[in-house]
Amino acid sequence: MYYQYLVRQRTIGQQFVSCTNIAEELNLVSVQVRKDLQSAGAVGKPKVGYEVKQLIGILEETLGYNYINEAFLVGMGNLGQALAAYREFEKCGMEIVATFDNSPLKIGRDYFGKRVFPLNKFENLAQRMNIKIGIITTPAQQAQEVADLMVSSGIEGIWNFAPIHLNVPKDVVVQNENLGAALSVFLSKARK
Amino acid sequence: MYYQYLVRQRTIGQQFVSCTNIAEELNLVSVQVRKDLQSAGAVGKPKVGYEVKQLIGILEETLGYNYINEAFLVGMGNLGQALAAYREFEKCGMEIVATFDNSPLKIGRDYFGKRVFPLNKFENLAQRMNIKIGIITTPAQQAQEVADLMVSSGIEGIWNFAPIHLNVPKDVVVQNENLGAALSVFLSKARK
DNA sequence: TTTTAATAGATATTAAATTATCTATAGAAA
DNA sequence: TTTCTATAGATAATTTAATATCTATTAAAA
Repeated sequence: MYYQYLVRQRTIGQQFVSCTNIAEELNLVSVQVRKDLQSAGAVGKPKVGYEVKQLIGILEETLGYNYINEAFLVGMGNLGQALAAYREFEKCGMEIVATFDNSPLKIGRDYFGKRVFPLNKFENLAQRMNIKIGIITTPAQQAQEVADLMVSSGIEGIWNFAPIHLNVPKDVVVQNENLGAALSVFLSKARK
Repeated sequence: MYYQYLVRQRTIGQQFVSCTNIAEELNLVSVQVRKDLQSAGAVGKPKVGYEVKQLIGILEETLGYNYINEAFLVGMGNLGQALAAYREFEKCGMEIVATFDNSPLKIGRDYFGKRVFPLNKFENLAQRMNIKIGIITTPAQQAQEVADLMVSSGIEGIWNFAPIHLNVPKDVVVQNENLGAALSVFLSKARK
């Protein structure tokens, strides 16, 4: 959030921002902003604030935007295609370099410049290309199976969009992006 | 998460579950599970646990799955199309009943049974159909403008997928689903 | 029938996150 | 130059969330 805001400020030629500015724009309180920026190692000047360009650099470093991780995506349904097309990820330190699906209609095709391979090529390619990040956008049913394949292929981090909890060894990081759960949270707020 | 797990348990014919079961499956601790279920009003029996079907009912009630909210979606790019196609939402209390875009290539077409209207039809349709939920899947640039349109059309809750903070009146609920930010969080965990 | 074990529910403790307050500093105004 | 003000940085207080512990209850085993 901070990063996106700062980039917009840079675009409009702003040189400095204060915590107060940021807090007002993002509906936060200034101490919260200061603490968050502090934790990234940002240093500001009293009466002036933080230098926008410098702060952006610090956040890019902290968030790891300077180093691009290559990722494999499995499940080229609508969501998989949307993620494959989403260019924003490359600014955030990740590039989807290949995608996988079992549908003969999709295998061999290119979506947004990304080739679709059959799932049985996953392990070999992942190991040869030293891929450590996997994205799962399959239906819930296939997700655990795909996760197992990813683990045995040397994947160390799984970004899971399937609405199911994955069981993986504890040294593999899983982050669930559960759209149904997110919707539930949203609706329960919106209905109040 | 609990709901999805319980539905799977029901599918395989499980009648009761204990906090310990759930915690083990979802990598939580049992007290956490008990507290969460308690907050939804669940009541269990010592030595037995919670009755699966009853617990599902309680969660459906708490999460509002029994009442379907109609929603309008703006921005029929890849992500918009993916959300429009995602049937899971209907189980979670929301149905996308119309979509909007300004591209002449998309207007009038049907995507997954959902008609695409030009944006200038939004206000009229929203008011006539009494729509209270809006989903934004436009690029960041257009998002604030769309949010303003939604607010003036009577929308009370905005589910925002554009990577930008929206300014809206304080009685309008906004939930941001920021994929870039989510990716940043994931990568910083996965890289450790 | 009595004992044991698993479990929910209640309470207490701890840890984490947030918010408030205080202090120092830099720049602008008097 | 001196005073004032906005601000970062530091510390303290508060609130919230998570975890641990204790108690009561139920079903099964002895």
